[in-house]
Amino acid sequence: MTRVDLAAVACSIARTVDVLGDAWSWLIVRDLTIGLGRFEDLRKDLGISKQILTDRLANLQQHNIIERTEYQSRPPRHEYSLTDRGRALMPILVLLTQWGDTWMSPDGPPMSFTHHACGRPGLALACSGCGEPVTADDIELRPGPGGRTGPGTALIAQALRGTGS
Amino acid sequence: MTRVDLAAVACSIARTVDVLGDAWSWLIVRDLTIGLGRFEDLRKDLGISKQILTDRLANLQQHNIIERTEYQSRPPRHEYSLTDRGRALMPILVLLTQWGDTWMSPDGPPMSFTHHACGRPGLALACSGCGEPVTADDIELRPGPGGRTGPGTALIAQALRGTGS
DNA sequence: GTGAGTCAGTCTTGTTACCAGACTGTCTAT
DNA sequence: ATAGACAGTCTGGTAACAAGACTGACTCAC
Repeated sequence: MTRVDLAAVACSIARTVDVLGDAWSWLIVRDLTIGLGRFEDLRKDLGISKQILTDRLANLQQHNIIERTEYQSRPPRHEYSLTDRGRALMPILVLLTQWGDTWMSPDGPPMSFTHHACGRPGLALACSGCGEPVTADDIELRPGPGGRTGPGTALIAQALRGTGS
Repeated sequence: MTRVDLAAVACSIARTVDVLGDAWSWLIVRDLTIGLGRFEDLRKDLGISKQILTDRLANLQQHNIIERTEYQSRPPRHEYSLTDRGRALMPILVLLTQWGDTWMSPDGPPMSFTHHACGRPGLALACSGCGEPVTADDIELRPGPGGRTGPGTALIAQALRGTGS
């Protein structure tokens, strides 16, 4: 996807954006989440070029984020849907949406996410340990076991140790 | 950033990925979060081309996600740092990291995020109303007040109403 | 049974963006 | 005086993007 091979970088963000580091992929995941699964529906909804749509779907499928299933055989027609791995992106989608709502949407949110069980809107990052909601200031970064110094993470390890406040 | 103008699309995800719809931008935000703020540090850490780094920094600055401050005057030297808007991306960064940890990291997480107050690792999306942790299956989508049918959202509104389970 | 339309693509042809590396200019250290 | 750090700009080749034409299998209306 990117010219530079980010999949090899010892950073989960780099690996994630190596697969999902373009705008269309996120919008495709959005549409699949909502329930649009057919090629033409995606194309019409997004206004995306067929070539690009084909490429993106192939890439997402290759990374096991979506799967293609035949829903009729003559003529062969396929539908795209999210895999478990793809559905696991939904919380990210929620936060991307909320960030856009907060900082980029003058007209109010075009779409909202709601907790199914209690029906109330508003989802946010929280600490799994104590349950408290968490904002940027509450988050501490630490180097993990898989960290390595290399391309894409040449200086990070030092910086993490240095600012390990 | 993208050829097709996603900023005009009535969808917060589209507006967000219009600004942050490429891999480098996220990695730059990552590095700024960690504390790397100088041009050369970013370039060395990421292994990114100077031209691209210049472009990305300009774009992020233009969208008020980062700011450039002079930390010495002769020779003029600047440092990049996150604005409030940029720091608000941190929860997204956390989830991107966790998704990568879970699905793309055979060697274990290279970096981890911890709740500063209680010291325990593990951050996840939770319902602000009832405090329960939330996964993809618990999330319900609803059309919001700012929704419109147009390029980038041609079919979404119908789909949202249709599957409004 | 012919023509219009749908669906899911592939192919072709510009245009644009990406990337590497060379170059510039100011300052600091030796 | 020379080397090196820093923060860029400039240049040229390659790769990705985008628009639209084309394919091909089918359905439905008439």
